[in-house]
Amino acid sequence: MTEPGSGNVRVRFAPSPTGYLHIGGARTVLFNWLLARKSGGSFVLRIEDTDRTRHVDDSVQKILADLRWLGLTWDEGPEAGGDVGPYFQSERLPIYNEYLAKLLASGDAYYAMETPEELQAMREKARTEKRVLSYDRPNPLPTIEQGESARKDGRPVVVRFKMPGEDITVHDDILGDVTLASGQIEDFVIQKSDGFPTYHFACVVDDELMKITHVLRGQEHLMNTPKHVAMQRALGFATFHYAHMPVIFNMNGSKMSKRDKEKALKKGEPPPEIDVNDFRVAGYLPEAVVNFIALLGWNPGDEREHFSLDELVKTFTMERVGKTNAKFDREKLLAFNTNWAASLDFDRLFEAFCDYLSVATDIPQGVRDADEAKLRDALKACLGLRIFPDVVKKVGFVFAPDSDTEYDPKAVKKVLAKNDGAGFAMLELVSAKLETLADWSTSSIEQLIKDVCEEKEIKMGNVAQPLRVAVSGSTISPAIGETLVLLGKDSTLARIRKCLTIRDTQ
RNA sequence: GCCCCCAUCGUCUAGUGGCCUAGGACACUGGCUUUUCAUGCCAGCGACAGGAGUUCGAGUCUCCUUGGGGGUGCCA
Repeated sequence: MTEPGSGNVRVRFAPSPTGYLHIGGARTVLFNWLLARKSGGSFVLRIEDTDRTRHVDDSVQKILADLRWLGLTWDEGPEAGGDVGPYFQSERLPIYNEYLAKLLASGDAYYAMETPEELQAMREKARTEKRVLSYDRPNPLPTIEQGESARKDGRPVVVRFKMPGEDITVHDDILGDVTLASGQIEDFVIQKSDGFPTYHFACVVDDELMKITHVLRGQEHLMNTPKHVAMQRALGFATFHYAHMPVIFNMNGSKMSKRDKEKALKKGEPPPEIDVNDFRVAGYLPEAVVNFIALLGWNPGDEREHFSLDELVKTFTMERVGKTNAKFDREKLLAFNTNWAASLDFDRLFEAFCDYLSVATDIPQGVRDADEAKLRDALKACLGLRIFPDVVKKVGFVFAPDSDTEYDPKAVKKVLAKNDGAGFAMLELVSAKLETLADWSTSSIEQLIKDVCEEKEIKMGNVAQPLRVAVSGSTISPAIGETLVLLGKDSTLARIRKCLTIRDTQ
């Protein structure tokens, strides 16, 4: 495959607007994007909206948002413009018709008038007869006049490409040469009865007109390539570089599909993340997602695993893209996320956290409304986090009204009520001292606790844990000094008082 | 069914005929650190799908078998 220095590399990602960007699609974009950035070429985004029945409103905006979240910018396409637009296939119908007329005129394509029912019957017949091709090319072929008049009469008319009767060998930059014997591909539809081109046709015309030099796509397209090459030859187009990447599966070997979410929901399980947006909403860092999917099918050849987008641009080469299908290991992604959360500079981490708060659906109002400075401190207190929901779990109580504190019975029993209420007694003792503490800072609070420990000859946990349960209701919170500072003196004392009132109910 | 692609630890992978006693990462197990939850640190477990060749020598090359995946749409 062409590498840096060769110049003029143009790649494209061509999603159809049927929903959010799938995580597998994200990897396809990433590799295309890397190829473009690496070679100083251009990355083109083209919207393949030729199927009006599957079109989902808003999905273009969603896909653009997903790409932006990942940091994968496009040079040409929606909102960016470019010299070879329009970049929506639905706006290119006259262009397709022009090339369609050429194919019709040269006899490389012909009108066909079978109904869907007839085609279905042909397929079944071919199956019972164990024939490879189900579509029988009509003999003689309908003339252009017949096709056009049938269309005028309102009958369903499509245009089919006449597959040449010769073997087609495609060079794939990942897989090597792939040869498909003649007679393995039937005459396929290139224009639907609604006048829209099919994917195969639009894609071939657009890639040529948009001067694409490298097509890097999923392996599910491998068998389409000979069709595309046949059309390129008929149209006098050049054939460029093709590369087909391995597919990404679930850990159990099934396809990662939107259906997985519905299935899990039905079983009462949390839905797995499938689309890029799912990972965003679930509180993953885009850095971690990018890093992880980059390593699904590519590796640097040494033992490095931690890569930012910039580092990937420097390191990525097509030679190191593998051929084997990969399973999506969510545990490993979580580990990557943990690493990234630890290595990102704090401003960036906070920015990502705010993004999470703005898109996640189950953020408590108190956290949503929290002021920035306090939120920053709260996040800082949670370093070591694996994923953003951990933060809300750990410090969410700080942002709730004092009166909302709910005490986990288990925590109360274990930490406060046990040993004749030793924890409650400790609370009384410590709250009195805290009340007189002038400097409400992490260091002085911790010093105060240490002093108590020394005085009473007890361990930190004997003091910190009762305090933790008293102010949070549970045994989970940041370090106790940071927790109390986040809360402030008034809330701390109020919550301890409230906690002491439950002693009598024990 | 037919066509095409693929094949190293549970998972992602390194390995391009001798550097392989098969390396790393995640997970797992055990230990350490620790005021909770996390984090962090150390150690251990763990793979060349099977069979024929080629070669002085094969995880690496060839063939077969098996297994997995993709395609076989007026979806992309």
